[in-house]
Amino acid sequence: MRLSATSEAPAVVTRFAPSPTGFLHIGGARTALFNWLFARRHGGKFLLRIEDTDRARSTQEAIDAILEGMRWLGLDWDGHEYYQSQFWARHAEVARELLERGHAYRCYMSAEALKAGREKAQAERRPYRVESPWRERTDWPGDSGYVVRLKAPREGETVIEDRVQGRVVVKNAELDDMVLLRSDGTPTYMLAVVVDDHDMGVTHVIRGDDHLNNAFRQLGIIKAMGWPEPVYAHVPLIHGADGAKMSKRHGATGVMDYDALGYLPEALSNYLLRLGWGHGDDEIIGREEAVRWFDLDAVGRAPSRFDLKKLDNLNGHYLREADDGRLAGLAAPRVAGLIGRDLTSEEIALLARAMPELKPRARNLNELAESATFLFRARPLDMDEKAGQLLIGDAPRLLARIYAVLSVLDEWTALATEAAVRGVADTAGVKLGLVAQPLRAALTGRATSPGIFDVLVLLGREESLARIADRMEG
RNA sequence: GGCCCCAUCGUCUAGCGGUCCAGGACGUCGCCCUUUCACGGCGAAAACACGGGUUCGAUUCCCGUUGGGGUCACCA
Repeated sequence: MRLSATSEAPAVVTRFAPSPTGFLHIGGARTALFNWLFARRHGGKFLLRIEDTDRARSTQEAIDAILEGMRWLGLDWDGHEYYQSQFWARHAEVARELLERGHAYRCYMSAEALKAGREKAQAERRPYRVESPWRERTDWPGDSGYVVRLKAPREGETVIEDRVQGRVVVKNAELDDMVLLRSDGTPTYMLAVVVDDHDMGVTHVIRGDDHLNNAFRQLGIIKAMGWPEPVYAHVPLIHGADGAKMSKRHGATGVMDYDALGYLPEALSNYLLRLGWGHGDDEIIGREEAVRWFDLDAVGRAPSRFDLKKLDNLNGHYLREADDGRLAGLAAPRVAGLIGRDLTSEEIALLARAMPELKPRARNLNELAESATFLFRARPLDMDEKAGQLLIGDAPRLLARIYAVLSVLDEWTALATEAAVRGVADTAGVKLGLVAQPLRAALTGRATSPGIFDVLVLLGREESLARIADRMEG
């Protein structure tokens, strides 16, 4: 019982508690983000706890993947990460205390008996609740072959004032005596979360909606132990386009999948934040503003569907806003993968110089990389189909005339090359497009590219003229 | 099926009894800009699930229906 305001404990302690059975899921990333924002907003602490209670399914690779995802999103946690498995002794101790105080009991029911009861209930189409004959007994037949169950109250009701879901009430008769300690003595998740959250001083439990039902059971342990109840906030899950809980069949579900797809962490972060939360008409919300504005009360109660198109749009925005050098660094390995060799530092510098022309045209880093390959491909350039079409007919002749005027230019600038090329179009009596398109094909091997005069400058005089010569008449 | 949650344009949302014949964003469709593709600018179509109440007045409050979702382990 803490009555003084001079306590050293922060007023807000949140945590993210993933189980390491896979990568960082997009939904998990959002709850992590909300926890992080809430803690930062209130000057509190954000803790990370790996729920590796299920040792068979927990792997180091998964732990690393989750940490990687957190770092990628810029969600730093306070202190070291906690591992639930390290606290088994403490969990067992709490179970023992509950046992001693009569809030829990040893249940010797066999797995078969449990199963039979469940099946019987199923057949009779009535709800199943464990009715252990051991609930009120203390004549324990032995020191093995039992589980420890919470002796949950049967009367009355349990109320949660959820910061997102509002007041939720469940009749205690609906809750059953959950297992606290398995027959091998290991703690169950239900026990472990509650004990760890308490021991870590967690004040606000912000997590997925799918845990709302668990909260009532967990409250049973908290009350039995006489611990302070945390503030709960159960945020709705993220759904796929079909309205069902987001899963593999909806496409990419891992945070790092989005990295691979060419999304920027700040774009994904902004998108996730706006999914189920809003601040007026604001759409583009950076970290700083997010910390300033985030509020649990504004989190919606309805699940929201993941919309890749909107993410694309946001990503395009952040791409355009991003530093050219940073983008060149991010795009370089992707370009290398496309052209089959690494880029030199000079080429990476060229990539950075091309960025102002490249980035407004891309929605993600992969598109960006693809659009940059023309800068680095060896002559003679391979043409894609549309580019090939642009080089038939009058094109070789026009290219020869372009070559003629460009090769004598004093100054190799966008302005100068434009004047020269326009001159060719005028003399030939054709629209600029008729000249520019074959030129584009010759220079880039594609029918689309950045502005053709910028391309000329980026490529430089020598390379440009050589590429034109490759395709012109004569 | 029991229990719990939810319900505004296709999608994300604003709205917290009258300012709403409902605002923004994405997407879609036009137009403009233009050497291509983008970017950018302008504009259009597009929603309060339904039925009862409460109220002078409901998108906003209550109940029900329908529809969606979550959850029911010695998994987490």
